[in-house]
Amino acid sequence: MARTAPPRVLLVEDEPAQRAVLAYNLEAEGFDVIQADNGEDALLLVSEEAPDIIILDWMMPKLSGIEVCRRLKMRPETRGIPIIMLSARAEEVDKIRGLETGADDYVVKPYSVLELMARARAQLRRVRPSTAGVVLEHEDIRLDPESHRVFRGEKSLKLGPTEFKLLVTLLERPGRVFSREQLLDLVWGRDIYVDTRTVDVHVGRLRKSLMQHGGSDPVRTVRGAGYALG
Amino acid sequence: MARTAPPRVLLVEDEPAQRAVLAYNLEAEGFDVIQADNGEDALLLVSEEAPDIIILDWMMPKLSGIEVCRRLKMRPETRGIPIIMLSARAEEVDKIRGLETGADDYVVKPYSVLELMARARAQLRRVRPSTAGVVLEHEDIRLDPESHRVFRGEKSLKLGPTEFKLLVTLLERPGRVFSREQLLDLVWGRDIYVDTRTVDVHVGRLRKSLMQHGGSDPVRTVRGAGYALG
DNA sequence: TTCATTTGTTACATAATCGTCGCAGGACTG
DNA sequence: CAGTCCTGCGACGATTATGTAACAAATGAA
Repeated sequence: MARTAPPRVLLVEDEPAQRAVLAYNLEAEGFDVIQADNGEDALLLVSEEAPDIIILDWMMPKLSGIEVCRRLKMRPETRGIPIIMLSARAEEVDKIRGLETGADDYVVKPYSVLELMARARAQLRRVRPSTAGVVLEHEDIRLDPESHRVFRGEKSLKLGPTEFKLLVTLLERPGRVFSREQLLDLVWGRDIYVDTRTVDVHVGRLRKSLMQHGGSDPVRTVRGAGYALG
Repeated sequence: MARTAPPRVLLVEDEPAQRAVLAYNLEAEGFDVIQADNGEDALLLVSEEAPDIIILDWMMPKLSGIEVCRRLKMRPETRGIPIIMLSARAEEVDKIRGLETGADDYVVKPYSVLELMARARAQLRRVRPSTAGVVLEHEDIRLDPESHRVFRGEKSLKLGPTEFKLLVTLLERPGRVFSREQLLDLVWGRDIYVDTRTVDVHVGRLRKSLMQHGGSDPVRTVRGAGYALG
């Protein structure tokens, strides 16, 4: 995957253990991680480090995440930076929303790290034309998220909605093996109950769609583990 | 979400109450906890249970933590396991340091449980990069956990699920000898009953797979003890 | 050497996993 | 409203992996 400079994320969380876990995972995903354990430092670091995205815990000593969020969204030079808020309970999300802090997304603890990653990437794609306009590519497969179009070589392909999301997910990390459970999380959403075998069916459909004009099977089955691209 | 095996921590602390608190918290964090209340048991359990990390109290009857630490760091097969020493007062840390016991980190009582967790995780990340992004390597064998791919030199290898997990385990600590029981624990899971001889068969299969394109046998048999890589 | 023990290897029955098909229900469209 | 598309599920067969037993080879001790 051709990359520009790695995206910089400012991670604001006062609980050291949680921060460490997240930082570790974010770094493993190729993010440049800047850390802060309170709101005041966070505000300083935003100007100093110019992060591309902010992950912000709600509950923090001194300045709460809500307050930090509000202030950042007021300043014109920082209001474009997407903010993902972490909150401890689902009801709190409504509260935060009600306060109109302007956060771009909310994740409820305990969250799946994969989900948080996916949302962070989604936000980045949204605001960062370098990533947003860029088509996802792998070998001869091209996918333009904007126009919702998929090509294999020169031929245009027709995919169903689920096939499309599935391909986007796989395309975001070519080579990486996703378990059926992970794919259910990322493509279907965590709270939906569907049988894991359903993933198989859709992978099969995606395969057929990708090969409708010929070509080899780009999806790799890893027995006992899951699926990957290439 | 598919997990790798949970990290195993050997907790050595003679004071029951403190040990209970720590064990509880470690388990809540997803560690697999093995407990000992004296240094002798600790030394035994290290070989039997193959922990990923050791948390060691300084003051203990019989063998002190310092002595245990020194002995573990002398044996080549255990010296890679990170040790965190607990000591009662700050001045003692200097003393321990002066003794050059080789502990990897020190935490002063009374410590914050959260801090101890964070340090434990930090140590694990340091020595056990298996979880993300990092490629496990030993001599000409390369294994990428993320893409589930294995190479010997330039050639790609095809392994079955069990062979793969077995290789991951061995690769996480090249040179270390694992007993058949340990391998059953780590590869098959703690509560599965299978004959220990099954390990032999799978080691044989792994050998064949690793040598399918030629090359020498990288798995060493230690008669009466188990298997190791290199 | 000879013997007992441990380990390597093969074969085979069983079990688990995977790909695919068809169907019924739902959503959406014209 | 009819028609089309999509979805999730159950079922079936084909493939692959697994565990065990049996036997061969090796190792080490006496």
